[in-house]
Amino acid sequence: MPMGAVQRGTVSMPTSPLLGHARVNVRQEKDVGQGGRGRWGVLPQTAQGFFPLSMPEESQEQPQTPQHVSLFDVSLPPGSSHTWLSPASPTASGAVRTQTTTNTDSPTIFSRTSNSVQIQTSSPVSAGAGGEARSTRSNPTSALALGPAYESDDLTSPHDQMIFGQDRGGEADVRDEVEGISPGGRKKRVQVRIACTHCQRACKKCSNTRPCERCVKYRLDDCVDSTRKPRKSGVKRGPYKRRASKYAVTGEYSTDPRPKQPQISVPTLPSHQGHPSRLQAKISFSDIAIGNNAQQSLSTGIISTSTDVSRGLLIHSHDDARTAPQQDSSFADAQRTFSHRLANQASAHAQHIPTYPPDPRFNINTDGIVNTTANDLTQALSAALSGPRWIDGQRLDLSSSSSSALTALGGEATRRAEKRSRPSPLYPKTPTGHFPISLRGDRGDPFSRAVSPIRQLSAPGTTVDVSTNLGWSELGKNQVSGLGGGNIPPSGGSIGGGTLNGGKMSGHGVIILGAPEMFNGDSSLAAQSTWTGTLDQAGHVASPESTAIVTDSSSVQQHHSVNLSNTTSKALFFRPHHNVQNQHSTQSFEISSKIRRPSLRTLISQSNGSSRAPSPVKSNGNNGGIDSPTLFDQPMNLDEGLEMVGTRLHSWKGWEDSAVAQIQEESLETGMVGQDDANMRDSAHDFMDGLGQVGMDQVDGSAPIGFESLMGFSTS
DNA sequence: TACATCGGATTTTAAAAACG
DNA sequence: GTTTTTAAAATCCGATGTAT
Ligand SMILES: [Zn+2]
Ligand SMILES: [Zn+2]
Repeated sequence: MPMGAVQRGTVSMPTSPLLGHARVNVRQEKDVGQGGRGRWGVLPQTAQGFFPLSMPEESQEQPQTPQHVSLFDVSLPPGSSHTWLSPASPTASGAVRTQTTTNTDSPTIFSRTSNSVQIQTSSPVSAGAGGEARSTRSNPTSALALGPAYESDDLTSPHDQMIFGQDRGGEADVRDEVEGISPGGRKKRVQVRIACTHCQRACKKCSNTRPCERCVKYRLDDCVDSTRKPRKSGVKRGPYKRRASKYAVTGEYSTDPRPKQPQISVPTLPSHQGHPSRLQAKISFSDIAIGNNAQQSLSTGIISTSTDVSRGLLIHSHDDARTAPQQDSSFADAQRTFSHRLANQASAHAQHIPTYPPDPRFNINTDGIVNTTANDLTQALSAALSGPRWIDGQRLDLSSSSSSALTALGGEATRRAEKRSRPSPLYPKTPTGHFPISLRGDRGDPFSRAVSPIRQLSAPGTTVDVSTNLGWSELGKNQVSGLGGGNIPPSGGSIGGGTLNGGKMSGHGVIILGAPEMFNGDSSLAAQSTWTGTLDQAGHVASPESTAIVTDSSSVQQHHSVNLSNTTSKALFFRPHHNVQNQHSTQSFEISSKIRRPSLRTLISQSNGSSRAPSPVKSNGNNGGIDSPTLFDQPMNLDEGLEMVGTRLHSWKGWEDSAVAQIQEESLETGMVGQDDANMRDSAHDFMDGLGQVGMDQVDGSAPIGFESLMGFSTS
């Protein structure tokens, strides 16, 4: 919407093949009744549809260069002449006359005299004194009857013309080459780069002059350029149609001795832009026996050839870049004809057509190892959640419910849509059905198992406020066993019987504790309510060898903080309002008493990239470092109930059968489509909530810790 | 008939993706 | 860094309403 203008009409055109196709169908009906503003292929049905009543100056001074130059482009031999029949002017009662000269009573005409097209304009039919040139309302029916006229057998309808062009080896629609003239015989609409504010508001044609023509005409002041709203950025789009690469897969040489019919990747009928005659075909030859003449004709015709690309044959045709996968029966017929002829000219060999949509891309190093970063995964997931979906090679637009888009068409459109769902060699079926494993972090999600909920709470050197973050710490000299072992003050005995009510011990220097309740009711601990360690005036640990245990927060609150820098001990665990055993440490960890798996989605979520504790890293044990508290180095035993996942993947029925509607329904059901990310929660978020740390600042007052650092991703 | 308004077709433009 | 693909944003056609 132009800034400052009222929104109305189309906001954006869907480029989904499905939707595009649907809309064409719908409009075709409408156009019959209302007169033609259809796309190419739908013939303009009013005189104006073909012949603009006035020729805007821009069209003369800055002709539009066609964006896509067709291989079909062929110059018309000098001497040949083309004349289009002009529709009668609306006042001429439907009489049809051949226009070859300027006629003041006629609208614009196009005539071809040599290999160029001359565009002649004449005075608008009803351009009375003043007023913008606009149509007299014409009778749609008679307008339809007029339609586009082509001279004798030179051209038939645009549609046939396309087929013709192929059959004739590339003699394409010459008009297509003429700048600004569309295949339907209609002049390409020319727009100014930016309209003035007046014209913009009025939705009327502006000019490049200032004041613009319209403002001059209506004596409007302050004719100034409007401003364009900056396009929003950061919107992920998902994979693009893979473009033809020089190194594109040109088919490994087939070892299959059986002769194969060459397969043409089916060019498609343009849905809304472009033109059939822009169909292009590229063929690579090498060991294909083909006569010089044939090659010659091919290379000068519709097909560009080369002989150096590959063994085997690649027939890779594609239409205008903007067209989308669609099929039309008559067009498909033409394609079959086309491919058949090619088949007769060149014995076919192996060919390979890259699949579409493209496969995910990965960074693959020289060892063939796939490097997938968290960012890669994030992007992939983002695209999967918000980007377009591909169903059997059809790109579905999520912004408008694809399933309803299908059903809303009704009748003919639906039938066509169903027809299109036929499998094609280019567009493999999309497997459907319930995916046999969960990716949501719950039971059955194998991915989430790689990460421990234990996290490093803060980076070395940070100062932790003990007064509000009490907890346990432990000197890690010995393998902790039951929190006894002489390491635990005050008595060196066990605490809570050594098992800490579900707390766990592991590795040197790491203390993992369970719920705070573990000390409740433990008389021996409760008695130790005084701090026996030494803190300096600032609350820092002054006596590294001291140990202390406190069983309630009040006894510790007088000590403000523990400086974790420049110490050599192994670990510190603390948790708000829990008991603390203070220990100088360079590392600190915390763990939930309840271990839950984060979902894959959480694992790959984007971090804010700052103020994160570094990811835990497993040391080699020789440098005095501390082993990662993650479970990466632990055996990945499948949970009970997960053992069969692998088997289920292989035997998944969905690989075989397919039902587009089903997968659509399922994706809607599971909320994996179109759901606001911010509202998606999973077990990992709950887990963090349980810790009381989610969304909160770190205990040292720095920015919140991202899930990524918690989960072991370090993107720095 | 002039012109305001509207729906939406068509074009332009630039961000994202692909490529080299 | 360059090219191509996409889709947001803009232009403005042509139908329609309405005041004159
Ligand atoms: Zn203007
Ligand atoms: Zn102006």
